[in-house]
Amino acid sequence: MKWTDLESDPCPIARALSVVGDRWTLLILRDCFLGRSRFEEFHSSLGLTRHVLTERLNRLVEGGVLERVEYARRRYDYVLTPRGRDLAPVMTDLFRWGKAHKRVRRPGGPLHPSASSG
Amino acid sequence: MKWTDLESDPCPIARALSVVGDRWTLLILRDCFLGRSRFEEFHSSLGLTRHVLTERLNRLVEGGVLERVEYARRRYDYVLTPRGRDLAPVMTDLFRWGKAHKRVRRPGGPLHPSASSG
DNA sequence: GGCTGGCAATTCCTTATTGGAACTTTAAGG
DNA sequence: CCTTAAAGTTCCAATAAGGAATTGCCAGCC
Repeated sequence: MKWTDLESDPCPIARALSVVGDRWTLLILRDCFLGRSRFEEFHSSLGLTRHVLTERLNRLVEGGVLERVEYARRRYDYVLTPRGRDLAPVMTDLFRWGKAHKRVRRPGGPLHPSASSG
Repeated sequence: MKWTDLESDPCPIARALSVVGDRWTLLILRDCFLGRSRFEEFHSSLGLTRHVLTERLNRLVEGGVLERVEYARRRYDYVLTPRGRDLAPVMTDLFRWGKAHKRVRRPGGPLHPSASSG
């Protein structure tokens, strides 16, 4: 099977991943849920290349997850559709899982008082 | 930002995606939840290349999501760890979303991500 | 009217990842 | 010895991602 055949797979999980299973895509959607909606916002927030961002946004619009709304001449907002908002549970699950299982020790906040900060 | 920097991102969603946000990874995990555990099972089920499958399985083992258990001389089972089983909600959400929003008219019953002993 | 600057891409080129098939290793069976 | 089987490895071509510069359009400025 090729990745591009997933959209017609009998398994709903495979079909879902054919839309949101690519690199960056779920991260772009996270930004959408955080209220971001513009190309330059996504670009500066995520730091992916403009090329890939363009491709992902088009894909999400084609998949009915985002809608491209012109807010001024040639200026666009990418806003979540109802279908896109239905991905909220996936976001919160990933949030919970990452918080519980992928903790990161931030510089300046040692987890243990082991005296190794200098 | 580069994709590989996500593991130390302050956002839990980004850190989660640094482990499971690659192509094929969530699909491999779906297979795990369906009870599959062997290299050849994943390979024939998903049809991804052996090269990529090897890389993804190693990544999941390193991330503490799967455990590699030798069941015979040089034969291995890849089994979900508690941390991996905690991804079940993500699976069911993706299942529901794909079922609701990405319908496809094709023969074959839907697959349920609930085959692991819970 | 021409110059500057911001937004949303697009293009060009280099590097990294994927796809596809053949090959390797270890053990069982004939 | 030959074949089968599992779990990888290796090689090479195709595809995707990274990085920077360029395009097209409009607003503001002088």
